[in-house]
Amino acid sequence: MPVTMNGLKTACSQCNLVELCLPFGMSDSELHQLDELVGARRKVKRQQSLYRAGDPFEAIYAIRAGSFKTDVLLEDGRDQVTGFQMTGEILGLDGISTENHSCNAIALEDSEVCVIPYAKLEQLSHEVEGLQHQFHKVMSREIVRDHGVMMLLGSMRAEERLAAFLLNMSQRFTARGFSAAEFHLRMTREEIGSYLGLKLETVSRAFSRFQEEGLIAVQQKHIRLIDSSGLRRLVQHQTASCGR
Amino acid sequence: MPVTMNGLKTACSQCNLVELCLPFGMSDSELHQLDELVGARRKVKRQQSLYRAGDPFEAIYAIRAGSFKTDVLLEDGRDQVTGFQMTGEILGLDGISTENHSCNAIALEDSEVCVIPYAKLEQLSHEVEGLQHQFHKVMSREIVRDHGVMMLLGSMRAEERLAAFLLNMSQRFTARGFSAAEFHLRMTREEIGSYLGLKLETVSRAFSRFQEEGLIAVQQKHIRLIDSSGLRRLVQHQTASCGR
DNA sequence: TTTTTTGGTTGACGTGGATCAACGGGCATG
DNA sequence: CATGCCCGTTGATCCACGTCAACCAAAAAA
Repeated sequence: MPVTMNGLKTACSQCNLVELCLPFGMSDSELHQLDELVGARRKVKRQQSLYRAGDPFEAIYAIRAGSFKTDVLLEDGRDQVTGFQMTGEILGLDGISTENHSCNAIALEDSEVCVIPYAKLEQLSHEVEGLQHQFHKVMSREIVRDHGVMMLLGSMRAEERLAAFLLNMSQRFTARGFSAAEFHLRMTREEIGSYLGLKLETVSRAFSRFQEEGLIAVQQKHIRLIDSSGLRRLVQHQTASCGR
Repeated sequence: MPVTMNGLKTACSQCNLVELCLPFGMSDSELHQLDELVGARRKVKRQQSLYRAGDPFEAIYAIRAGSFKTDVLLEDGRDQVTGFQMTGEILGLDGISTENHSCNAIALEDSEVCVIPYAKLEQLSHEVEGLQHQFHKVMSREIVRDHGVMMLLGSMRAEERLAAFLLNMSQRFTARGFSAAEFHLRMTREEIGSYLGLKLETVSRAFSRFQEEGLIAVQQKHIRLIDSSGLRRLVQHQTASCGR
């Protein structure tokens, strides 16, 4: 597993991702107390894993650059993408419960993460007022997000799922200072399908259909949202009837 | 909202649910430090809600008796059950992220919960070594569970989902000292269906099919597992082919 | 450059589960 | 006791999405 470690210390107080990351909302003085938090940085190349299911849990990770997917797999080979993560988001929370990771985290592009040793996080939580609460918020947000995905998988139709996915991506790109209307997806149709509980052909067809209807412009992984309120309408209502 | 509050203090150290609940794995001395944790007990009658989406978040809840479901709903009326909770399990974690609850928690039978004011939990986490870690584990376990549900909803077929559901219920009843093979479901077919992303008719048919095949005996909400390894096989493999 | 591989699109067809509908048993209520 | 409602079961039909297959463009490798 050829991964690169480098000893460069990264101070949260110097990082431009604070507003998206674990230290969000903490005071300046608290922020400086976090300079001990990050153990090291680690680069992960495209397609490589940051951790795999079964690996002993030692740290959580904050994405400094790049993006990841997480997936779980059954013995029979079926797998399911459980999430896509972007800069500032936290990976590895699944490992706390059993002291072993329960999913794989794989880089969708050459990426870099901050390694936050869990022991250090627990320790600093006692010292830095606000860190504990902030960490709880991050975990809670993940739970709420998961409920949203369950809603999507359990009660939405294919096109509604894809529309919801695109709007979610758009919103997260916006939060990172990128265009809300135009972005580049780092994952394949198959990965999107796995996340949305659909086959890649269905995802492809839905993309084509959105394009025909003038909702978006698709060019491979490059997406332009033309009528995002149309997409929003599609998620919430799907015209009439048909509410399965 | 006719709910009953009573001021009866409940000490975790006196509770026979410790092994299932938040204080699991904590030392005796730590346990006694938790006697401040539970603010009050609260009774919730069948069909009543413990909290609703949008309610301000103030506390998490440990189920002392009875059982609950949580669900989220879209504006258009569609709803999705996101989980069923039994004694010792923790409710309300979704509220931390935004300071408001994001789902409804509804009692499936007359129930009682321990109210754990979140502020007190945070405060005690600083004083009681181990509480913080235990709480993190509870949240992490919820995340892992959610991933399992996503797997179920995203890549399993109707009968596999129901088999997985039954095995999960069995395992949780076992952990509570009840029979692994015979139990009473507190939720309707429709609620099971909502949780599993299926219509109630499909759930009913799957039950009938399992009965025909001699895997289980069904009598309304009363279930007896006859061939649980058969169910397990069904979850993991579904004979051959057909891996959608 | 050509070749190969990988990812995406599109069409034809099949099917699992949704939908619609009828019916029946349990359980609560008067 | 009868009445009514909720819940579960079962059948017939439909359709959204999966499956299978051919093809093409882009990217990677040679």
